[in-house]
Amino acid sequence: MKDLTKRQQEILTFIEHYEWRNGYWPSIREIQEKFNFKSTNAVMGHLRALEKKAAIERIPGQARTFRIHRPDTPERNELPENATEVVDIPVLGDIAAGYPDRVEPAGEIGRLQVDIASAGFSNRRRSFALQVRGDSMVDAEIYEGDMVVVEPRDPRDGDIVAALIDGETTLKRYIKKGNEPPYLKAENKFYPELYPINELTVQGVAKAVVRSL
Amino acid sequence: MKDLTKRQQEILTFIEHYEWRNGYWPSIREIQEKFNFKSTNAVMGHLRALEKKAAIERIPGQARTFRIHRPDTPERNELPENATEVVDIPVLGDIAAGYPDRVEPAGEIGRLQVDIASAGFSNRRRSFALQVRGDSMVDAEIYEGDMVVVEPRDPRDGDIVAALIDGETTLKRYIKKGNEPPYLKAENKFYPELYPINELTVQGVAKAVVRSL
DNA sequence: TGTTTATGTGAACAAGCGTCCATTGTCAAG
DNA sequence: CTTGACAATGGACGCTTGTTCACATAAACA
Repeated sequence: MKDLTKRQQEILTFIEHYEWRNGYWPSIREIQEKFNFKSTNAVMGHLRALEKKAAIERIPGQARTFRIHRPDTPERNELPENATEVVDIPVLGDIAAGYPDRVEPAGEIGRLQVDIASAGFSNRRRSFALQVRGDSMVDAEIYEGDMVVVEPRDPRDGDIVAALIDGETTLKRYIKKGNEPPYLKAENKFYPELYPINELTVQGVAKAVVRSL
Repeated sequence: MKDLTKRQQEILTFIEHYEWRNGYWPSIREIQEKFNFKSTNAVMGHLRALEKKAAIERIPGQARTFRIHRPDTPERNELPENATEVVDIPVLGDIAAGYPDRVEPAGEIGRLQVDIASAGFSNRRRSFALQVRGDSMVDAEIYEGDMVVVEPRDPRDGDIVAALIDGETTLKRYIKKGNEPPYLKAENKFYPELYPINELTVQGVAKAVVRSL
C-alpha cells in the first residue's frame, strides 16, 4: 500500500472509526458533513485515491459498502505491547456442503500459524486453510501440498477461490465480466480453461499461500 | 427477546451471515432475492417483526444499516464447548477528551467481569466501565459507586449516555426529538432537567449497571 | 514555465433502496 | 365461525446515495 496523504489518512480513520461505533459504514454525504466539505465530490476524490492506493475497496453503486484493506483496527482495550502478528487458523482438509458458504469446523485436521502482515487478510473474519491437492493451479504457482489460506467472502473478478464443484472443493480463478454469469478457470494450460457453473458455491477467497520447505 | 418464528430466524441468520462474509449489511432487495420473494414487502414484514421483537435495530430510511441485538455470532472456529459467557472489560475512572468519541485506554484503573447475557451488549465492540460519582441519576436507580458498562456508539433518543460536559464525563439521559437539537437530562428531580448542549460529545451508551453488594 | 498531483466547489442525474398501500391466503386460537 | 398472527404478492413513490461533468486553486516537479 502506498503512503497516504494526511487528508487521506484522516478520511480513512474516520471511516474506520464510524464503523467501529455504528456497526455499519458511513455514506459519502456523512463523510462530507464530518469534514465540512461543500461538495460530495471532495469525498469522491479521496475515496478514489484511497482505492487506487489499495487502502479500501468498494462496491460500485452500492451504498455503505466499504472494505478496509489492512489488518483490522487492533482491539483498543487489551493492547498487548508487543503482540505477535500471527494468526492461528484451522486447517480443514475437507469442507462439507451444508449451509451454503458455511464452513463446517468439524473437519479440522490441524492448525497453521500465519504471519498477518504477509497474508494481507482481515483477522476479524474467520479464515481457514486448505491443503492443495492436484495441479490445477500450477500456472498460478500454487502446487500440490501447499497450504492456501482462505477467507470466507464473496469473490470478485480475478480472485482465486475455493469453490464447490461436483461435491469437491477445488481451487480456481473466479471470472466475472459485467453482467455475464461467472465461471471458473483452472490455471493450468493442460486443463480446460472454462468451468461453466450451474450453481456456484464459493467457499471463500484465497488470500495467501504457505509452502513448507 | 421474544421467540422468533422459523422464517424470522432464517432471515436473521442470513443477515448475520451476509455481514460476516461481506463486512457490510445486505439491502432489502438482496434479502428478497436470497429467499426468492416476489416482493420487497415480504422482507419488510419480517424486518418489522424482528424489530418489534428487539432482535434487530435499524436506522429508518438509511441503506444497509442493521444492528443485531444479541451477543455477536460466536467465533466459528475456536468454539469452546462450554464458553464462559463473561466479558472482561476495563474500568476507566477517567476519560480523556482526545479524539472525539475515542476512549483512551491509558486511564484504566481496574477490570470488571460482566455476564454477557445480563448486559445485552455486543461483545465485538469495545466496551468499558465507569464508576458512578454523584447522584444525578438516582431516579433511574443508578447510585454512587455503581459500575456502569458503556458501549461506544452513537446515542438514540432515550439512551442513558456517558457524555462530556465541561471537561467531565457525566451520566445523563439523551433526548432527541425529531429534528430538534439533542439535549441531556439528569434523572434526579432536584437537578435541573435540561442541559442544552453547544458541542455534544457522547462517549457511549450505558448498557448495564453492576452494583457490588 | 508548463504539468501533474492533491484538494476543493457546484450542480445535476440516475440508480439503489427503504417505505407504504391495497390484497390474498393459511392456520391455529377463542 | 370469526379473529388475529403469519406469510407473501404487486405496484408505486420518493428520499438516499453513488456518480459524473465542468471548473478552480495551490503546491510540487521537471
